[in-house]
Amino acid sequence: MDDIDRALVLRLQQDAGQSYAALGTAVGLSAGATHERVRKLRERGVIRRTTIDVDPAAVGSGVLAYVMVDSNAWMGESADDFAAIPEIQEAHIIAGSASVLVKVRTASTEQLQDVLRRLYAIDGVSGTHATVVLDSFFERPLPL
Amino acid sequence: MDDIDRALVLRLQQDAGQSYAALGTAVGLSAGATHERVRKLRERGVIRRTTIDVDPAAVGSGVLAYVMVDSNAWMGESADDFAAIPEIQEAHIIAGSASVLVKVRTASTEQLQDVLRRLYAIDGVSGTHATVVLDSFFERPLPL
DNA sequence: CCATCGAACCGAACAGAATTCGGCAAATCT
DNA sequence: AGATTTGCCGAATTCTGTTCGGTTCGATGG
Repeated sequence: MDDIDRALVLRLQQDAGQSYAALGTAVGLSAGATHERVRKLRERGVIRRTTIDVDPAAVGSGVLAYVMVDSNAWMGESADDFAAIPEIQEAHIIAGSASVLVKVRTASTEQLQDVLRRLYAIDGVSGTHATVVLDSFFERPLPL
Repeated sequence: MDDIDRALVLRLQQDAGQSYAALGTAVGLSAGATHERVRKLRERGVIRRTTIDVDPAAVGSGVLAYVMVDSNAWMGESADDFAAIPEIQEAHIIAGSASVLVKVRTASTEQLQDVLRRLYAIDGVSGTHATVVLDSFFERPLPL
């Protein structure tokens, strides 16, 4: 993981569709060497996969909310219960008064309410506190 | 935006590196037609870009935290101030007692503290409340 | 100190994919 | 109904991914 690797990751985050030749020129390598570097970055798990960045509003997920989930039991084994709710994009165990923090995207506030209902149905969940996002400043890739 | 488009977006989220031929076979189209569909999805902004999914821990961002930012002024024009802090991955205006919610990734809790310091330096910021993530259940693509 | 080994690179060759295009059929508009 | 647009197929063309032999360079150890 040297400077060249970091430069490659950075550039691939910005555009994973460019050719290895272009990528190589940008970092000062041949296409072949670039290909080999990227292959190893995948192998090591630094690069998990190549994907697309989708506009949430365009696919019916215009409402974004974060929900603090309170519980009266250990939630460490409940990952599957949260994963079973497709509108949940992220779920994390947190330190603090609440136990779990989830990121939810829905088409409407009515659907958000329905997600809250399904959250309450999870074993151990004793309460929720939803924070609706009014406007997103930005969502961007990791720093390097 | 019909069922085929949705299927394409779904599959591209899972693997943006596959060939148009494979993608086409999966949805019942030729490579050429698939290419054209995807081109239009980009054109319409449904697909914003193709990128890579990077392991945060592998690039020195093993600590994840969400920070509620309180303010004593309208924060609607402060996007650039937040964007100037590279460790901030997301920033949103929210409804509720706090004004802004930011997602922060750092290499250590010391660096997290430093980010909080820089947040306080932003004009109008009157307080912060950080929630450290102990363990992430999952972070996944949008539902369709 | 020098021989050996391995890692990383280059440049070229080959295989495979992206991209373009003519022709056709179905849907849409007039 | 006629005209127009849209979306598709399949093949041709061009560009890219991927592989490979040969070379350099630094580390290893005899």
